[in-house]
Amino acid sequence: MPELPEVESVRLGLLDHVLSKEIAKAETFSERVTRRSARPLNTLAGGTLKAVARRGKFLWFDIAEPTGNHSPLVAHLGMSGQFRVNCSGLAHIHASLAFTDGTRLDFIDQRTFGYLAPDVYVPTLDNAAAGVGTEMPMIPHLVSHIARDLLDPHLDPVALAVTIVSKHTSIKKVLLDQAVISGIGNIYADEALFDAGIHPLLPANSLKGLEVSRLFMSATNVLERSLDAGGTSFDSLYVSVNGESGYFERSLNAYGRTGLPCRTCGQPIEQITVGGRSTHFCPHCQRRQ
DNA sequence: GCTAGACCATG
DNA sequence: CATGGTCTAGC
Repeated sequence: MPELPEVESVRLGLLDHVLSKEIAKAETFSERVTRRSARPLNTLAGGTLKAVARRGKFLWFDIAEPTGNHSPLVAHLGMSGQFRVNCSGLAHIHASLAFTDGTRLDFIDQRTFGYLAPDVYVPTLDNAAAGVGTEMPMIPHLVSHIARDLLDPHLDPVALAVTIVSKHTSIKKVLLDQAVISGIGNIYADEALFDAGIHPLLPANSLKGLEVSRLFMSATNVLERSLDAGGTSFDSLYVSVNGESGYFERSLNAYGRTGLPCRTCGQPIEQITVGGRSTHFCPHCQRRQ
């Protein structure tokens, strides 16, 4: 379940393996992997990979075509997507980019929620760089509806706070809304709310300014801590993150700890459903109201 | 504008 | 049969 920290680890790993390489051949082995794309992957042949950028959980490769035009190749890992270099014989390889230097980048995805999509650039709304890893104020069309994430230097925290407080739904749902704030998935949403001491069912529009800034701080810390951990456990042989393994090494305080004692107060962690998602919280440290 | 369903493979 | 991220369709 790659969320922002995992996707950023993948981006950093990809830099070593694909930067300034030229695509000799791009092929797909299942139609589904390019379902979000208007054109087939093999149209990328001849392009050179100039950058690997990220916003939230979305990645894109900036590709310079032989004509000099730049266009993005968008990649979303879904729940189980991985990139690997020169992997052969593994199951669930849905696509691969072969480079002129003889190396190959393979896209593997067991649950097939992920995808690759050659796309077009559109200008960013604020004319600032589109995300981490790029200076271009241009964003792939498929990513243009995704909000900036908490680790984006061009995030406007005041505007974000205003948006959050305008929502008439639970704060947990708002945290998961990628059009409001990106990069946070079910696991880090629970962790951020626990850290901030905020009940997941609290209406977003009932939060005080102080609570919103505390939540920003908590969520940012949770993402950064995880990014540090992911960076160290990252295996550079594979440009990938094993979707599940990383979480076992991380110290989770709420997610998946149903019935276990809260690490702060000892009360059992409760599990409820919010917006169809399993939600874990401490009934004492995260009081309603 | 917000919610519920669809899409998948695995345990 | 629940899970999880995102898009789509519905109210």
